[in-house]
Amino acid sequence: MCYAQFIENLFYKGGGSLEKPTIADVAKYAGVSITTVSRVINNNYPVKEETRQKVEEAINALNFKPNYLARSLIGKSTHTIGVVVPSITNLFFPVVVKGIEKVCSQKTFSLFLCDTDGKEESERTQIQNLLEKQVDGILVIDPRYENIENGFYEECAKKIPLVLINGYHRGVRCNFVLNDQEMGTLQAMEYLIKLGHRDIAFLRAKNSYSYDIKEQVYYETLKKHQIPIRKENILVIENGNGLETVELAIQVVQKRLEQEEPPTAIFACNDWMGVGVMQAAKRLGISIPEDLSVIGYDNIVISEISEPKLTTVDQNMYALGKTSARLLLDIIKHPGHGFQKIILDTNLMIRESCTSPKK
Amino acid sequence: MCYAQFIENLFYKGGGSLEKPTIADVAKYAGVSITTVSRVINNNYPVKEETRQKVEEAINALNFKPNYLARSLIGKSTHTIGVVVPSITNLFFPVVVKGIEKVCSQKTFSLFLCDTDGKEESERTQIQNLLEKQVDGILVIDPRYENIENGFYEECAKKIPLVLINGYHRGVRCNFVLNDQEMGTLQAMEYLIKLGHRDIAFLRAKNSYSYDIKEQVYYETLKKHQIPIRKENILVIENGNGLETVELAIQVVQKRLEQEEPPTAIFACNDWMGVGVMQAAKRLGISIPEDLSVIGYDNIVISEISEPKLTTVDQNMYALGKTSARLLLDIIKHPGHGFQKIILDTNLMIRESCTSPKK
DNA sequence: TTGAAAGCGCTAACAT
DNA sequence: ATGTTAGCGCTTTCAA
Repeated sequence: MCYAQFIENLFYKGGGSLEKPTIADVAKYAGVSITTVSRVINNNYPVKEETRQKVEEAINALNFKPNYLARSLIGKSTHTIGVVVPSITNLFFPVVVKGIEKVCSQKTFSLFLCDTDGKEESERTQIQNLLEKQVDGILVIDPRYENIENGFYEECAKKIPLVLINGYHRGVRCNFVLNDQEMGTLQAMEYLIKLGHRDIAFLRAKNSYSYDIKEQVYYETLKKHQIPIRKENILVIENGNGLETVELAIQVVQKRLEQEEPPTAIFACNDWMGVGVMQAAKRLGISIPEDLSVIGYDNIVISEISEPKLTTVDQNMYALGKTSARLLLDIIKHPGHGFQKIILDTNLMIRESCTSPKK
Repeated sequence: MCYAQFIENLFYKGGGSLEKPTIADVAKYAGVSITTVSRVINNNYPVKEETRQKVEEAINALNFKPNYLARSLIGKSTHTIGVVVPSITNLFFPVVVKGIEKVCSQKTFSLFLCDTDGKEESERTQIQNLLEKQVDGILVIDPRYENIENGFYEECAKKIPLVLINGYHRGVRCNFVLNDQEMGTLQAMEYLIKLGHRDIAFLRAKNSYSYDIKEQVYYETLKKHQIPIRKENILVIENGNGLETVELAIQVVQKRLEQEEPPTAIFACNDWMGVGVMQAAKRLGISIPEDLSVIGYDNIVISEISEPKLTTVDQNMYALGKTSARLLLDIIKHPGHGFQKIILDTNLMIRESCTSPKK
């Protein structure tokens, strides 16, 4: 059949080739004009039934597929969006991307994937590339704070539909979709306090707006419950994302647990750190949750397979992706409605790593 | 602000415009012909230094960016490839994708990401889409066996540079990049045997070519060492990939371990299952590796954060991605060199979950 | 209901 | 060294 088709092609192209057939080939084969072929493809103008048949036959015979490039060039749209992530291997982002993909493929949009390795400059050049490739819109997951603050994204947003996911700076005129980190942290803290904990450590990494927010809420919640804040309960590690995080967390937590008056619970700013806490405890023969409660954040897959299973805050990454994609496609379709900031709920995932402290 | 932009548009149209500038605008601004502008952009023909300056000024002044669509339409290439994955959330694939991304971005190729949810038909339609979008080549990670066997990919390979990653069928004319699963399994089995194990269970899921291969090697290795095969040591679960796998593995392994003469070691066909084995052991108070050795396969991130750390077979996903991408780009650049089958080495990652059996 | 022709933004012969 | 012109494959007026 492919051979037959090959021959057919040879025959037709009068000299022949395996080249992709164009709309002109179809027109010739069907004995109609190019315009008519276009009409049956797009089904946007009346065409006599008989003609349509002929054209459709030709299309099948030649196995014609319209060239998107040419279509797009005329100006409507490329039906393509760009998705920029700091690192696709991050365990966190693939779920968001999947949500985006789901919505896009439903609406027959394609998706350019760009990985920046978390570099501020790479983020900018990737966006430039996307612009040149004429994408209809751009989604940025965890944009670098600097690029939001320095006006880069505000500038972008003027040129092209743009949605920033999980990054924010007050006053920047841009579309945002965010998780409610204040709420998530509050849920976690209130839960621990309700269990009876009054000595809760806070484990974070350096330099992240996200951890700053959480630390803020940590203080506020303690204050609200008139629980004194102890400086030695603020545990800080260098790097918050990746394998080394676990090891770093183990070190710092182990040290803290060996001091006098160790905390009865630890709030970890993400699940990697949460796992680190568990392993530190294990090494010291401290059992979780009996002797120490741990709560994580993010609900990435590792929290579900740890032993015991880690209680954590779910950010519903999948919904985050879907919501953002929907917003973007909506903006593409109906431009110029001003900017939106959508804040998504978080959910406390109560599993096995927390309980009331021993008296 | 959107209003402001609206106004700005109104104002500008007909004198200048906020519309993207085209090469013609640049030419007019610089007082040269379109061709000359094209020449300085592409830097492929001699242009007087003075003229070049003028043009570059114009380009900057107008903030001109060439339109890739138009460029591509002329026929060279879109500088874009398609990457098809069963599921980007799979923990396995993001690393491969990252490797691909790395190579592509280095060569200024963009990458369309397509997620098929592992569906045979979706795989085909996604590929159709990619073809219509005029990608220069396609990479498929873990292609469905059916689509390889039924000739679909062989057909594709005639139309476009195509590389299949981690899927194979003898006799199919196509490019393949594979991990050496026979070798990996062999390494794992020999390791266990060398440690002194003679009662090794094999844990797999149903319906996968990959598990079939491994089972085959399992038998052969035992036979080679004259170790009798025990039927009750073949453990099969329903689903091999995802969270539920851990639970399923726990069930079946727990059951086996409670029988008489339990194995002293278990070969798990992937790391999810490996984790399941560990947790089953934990529930039964069997300690790893003292009472039971476990070996996994894949070396996904969870194997590194389990307690104890899981010994496993590394498939070097990242290299897999990079190699495949390089091969594809190479084929795109120099077409028609026949097909290749590249087989990558595996590495035994000896960590903490295996030791010699107690006498 | 159909076709001719202009043009999307760019490149590449072919002149000059 | 630079400009003129003819397309790339398609959509879309405008005419018939």
